[in-house]
Amino acid sequence: MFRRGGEQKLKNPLTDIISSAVKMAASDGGVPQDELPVPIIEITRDRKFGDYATNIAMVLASRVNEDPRVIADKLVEWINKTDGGKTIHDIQIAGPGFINMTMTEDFWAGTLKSVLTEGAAYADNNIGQGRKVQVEFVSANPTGPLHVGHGRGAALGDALANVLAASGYDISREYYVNDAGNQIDTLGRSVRARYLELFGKEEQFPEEGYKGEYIRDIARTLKESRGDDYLDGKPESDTGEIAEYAAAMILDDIKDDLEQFGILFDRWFSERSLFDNGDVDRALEDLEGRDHLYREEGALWFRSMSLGDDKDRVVIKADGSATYFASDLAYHRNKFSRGFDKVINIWGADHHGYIERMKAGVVAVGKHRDDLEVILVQLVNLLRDGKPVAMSTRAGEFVTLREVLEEVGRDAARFIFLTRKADSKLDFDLAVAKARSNDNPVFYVQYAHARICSILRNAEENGFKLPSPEEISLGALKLPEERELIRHIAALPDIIEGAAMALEPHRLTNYLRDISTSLHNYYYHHRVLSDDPSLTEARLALMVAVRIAIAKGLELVGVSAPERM
RNA sequence: GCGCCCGUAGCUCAGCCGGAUAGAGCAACGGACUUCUAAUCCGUAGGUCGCAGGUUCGAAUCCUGCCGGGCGUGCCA
Repeated sequence: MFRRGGEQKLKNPLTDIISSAVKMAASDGGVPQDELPVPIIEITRDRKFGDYATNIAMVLASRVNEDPRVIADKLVEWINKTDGGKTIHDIQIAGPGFINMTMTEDFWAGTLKSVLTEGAAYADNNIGQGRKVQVEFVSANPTGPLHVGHGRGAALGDALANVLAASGYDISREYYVNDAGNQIDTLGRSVRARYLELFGKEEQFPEEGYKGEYIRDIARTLKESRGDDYLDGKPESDTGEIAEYAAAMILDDIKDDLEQFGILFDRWFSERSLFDNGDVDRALEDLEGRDHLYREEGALWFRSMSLGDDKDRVVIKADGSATYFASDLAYHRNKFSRGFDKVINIWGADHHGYIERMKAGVVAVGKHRDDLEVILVQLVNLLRDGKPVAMSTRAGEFVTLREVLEEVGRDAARFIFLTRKADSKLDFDLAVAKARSNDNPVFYVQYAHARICSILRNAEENGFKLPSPEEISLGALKLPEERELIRHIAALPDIIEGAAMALEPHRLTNYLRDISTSLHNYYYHHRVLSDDPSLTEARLALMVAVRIAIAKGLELVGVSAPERM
C-alpha cells in the first residue's frame, strides 16, 4: 500500500499515451512482451530536455540486451501515431535513450484551466481509495510538558495525516495516553513529596522523581484545592489519587499546547482503559490460546523471537504486574479491531529497538507486519544564533514546546520541523525561526503568497475582473518563466502523491520553496498588471493558479497563507 | 559484541525502487529599489557524493568490507 522511497508516477495523460505505445510496440514485436513495466515519467530538471522525460526505453532495453535508442525510436513512432501532436508538441530521443517531450501550448493552457476550475482540489488524488488509516503521534506521557521534540513529531504526524487525507485515505488522528504504570506512579510520588514540602514536612524526594519546576506548581495547586487532605493519609492511596490529579492537569496543558499548535486529535486513547475494561487480559488470553506466550522464571513471555524480534519479551513480570508491552499489544489489537487497514506510529528515534517486537505483536494478533508502519523522528537540536541552548532533562530543565511557540510562532515552528526528513537530526535555531528575512523559509513562502494577493487586490481596485475559467484566454503566456510556473503548478499533485506513498511530508516544504522561488523571480522581472488587457488577463489567471498551489501546500503542512504581510 | 540510522559544497541539508552536466538555502564575493510589498531579485565562486572493492552499458543511489558519528540492545519507559 505504501512504498518507502517514493515511487513517482504522473497521473497526466502522458502515462496513458506512453503505456499504450509500449503495448503497441510489444504486440508489433518491437519490444519484449512479457510483463510490460509501467512507464515512469518525470519532470525534467532542465528545460532543454523538454517538459517531461521517460527512461522506459532503457528499462525495456535492459531486458533483452538491445540498443535503447532503437527501442526508443519504435516507441516514438507509436507515440506520434497515437497522439498526433495533440498534447505532445515535440519529442526527442536523447542521451543513452531518454525520450524527452515538450508539451503543446494547448496542454498547458488546459492544465491551468483545470486548476482554476477545480481549485485546491486539483492537487488531490485517490490512491487511498477510502482505506482507513490511523496515524498515532505525539503520545507523550502525561508526566511533564511537551518539549521541542514532541513538537516535531506533532508537526510531522499532522502533516502526514493531511497528505494522506488529500490522497483519498480515511484518516484518524490518535494520541495514546500512557496513564498507567510506573511513570504515573513516579509522578504521584514526586508531586506528593513537593506537596508535603509545602507544609514543611521534608519527605525524601523519590530517586527517579520528576524534578521540574512544574511539579511544584502542581503541588501548589493541589494544596489550594485540597488543603491538607493528603497530610496524614496513607501514602499508598494518596499517591494514587495525587497521580491521577497531576496527570489530568498535565494532560490538559498538553491538549492546550497542541491546540495552540493547530493540531486536533480525533481520539485520545487511554492506556488505563485497556486495563479497566479487560482488553489487556483478553489480548493475553488470545495470544496464549494461539501459543504465542509461555511461562518461565515466574514471568509470562511473548514469543516475539519466532516472529522476527531479537529475543522474546516479558509481558507479565514475576511480580505479577504487566509491562508496557502488554498494554501495547492490547492497544494494537484494539486498533485493528476498529477496522483500520493500516496503522502508522510516529515514535522518537530512541524507540527504534521497539519496532520489531511491536511488528511481531501485530503479526501475533493476526495482521501483516507491514500493516503497522513506524516512522522514527530524530532529535531536535535547539540553537540560538548557532549555539546550543542548554538543556538537561535529568534536572527537569528543558525548553518546552509552549516556550518555542511563544517565541517564534506556530507557522515558523511547523514549517521548520518539516524541512528535513524525519530520519535526520534537525537543527532548530530560534533566532532564524524568528527572523523576518530570507534566512527563514517560512516567510519566504508566505511572502510569495502575500505578494500574489497584493496583485489580486490591486487588480480588483483597478477594475480588472477575471472571466470564468472556460472563457479566459491564455495565449499571451509565452515567457519561459511563465511555463516554469505552470510546470510547478502541475507538479503539485505528483508531489502530494509521492509524499503520501513514501510517508514523507517534508517533500511539501521543498516544493513550496521551489515554486516560491519561481514566483519571486517572475514577480521581479515582469509585471502582471499592464495596459494590455489580454496579457493582464492571462497573467492574472496564472497568479490565481500559483496562489492555489502555494495555499494548498501550506495548508497541508499546517502553515497559514497570509494575504498580507 | 550484535542490530538500526546517518556520513553529499565552509555550514545545514535535498536528491537515493540505478540513468543525461550531483541540487538548494545559509555563509563569501559582485550587482539590482522612479515599476503590482527589496521579508525580493540577478550573477560569481565553492564537490575524490566518508574510504576500498563488487554488480552494471551506466552507481551519490544496489551489494560486501572498513572508518567515523548517533541510537538501541532491561521482568525501564
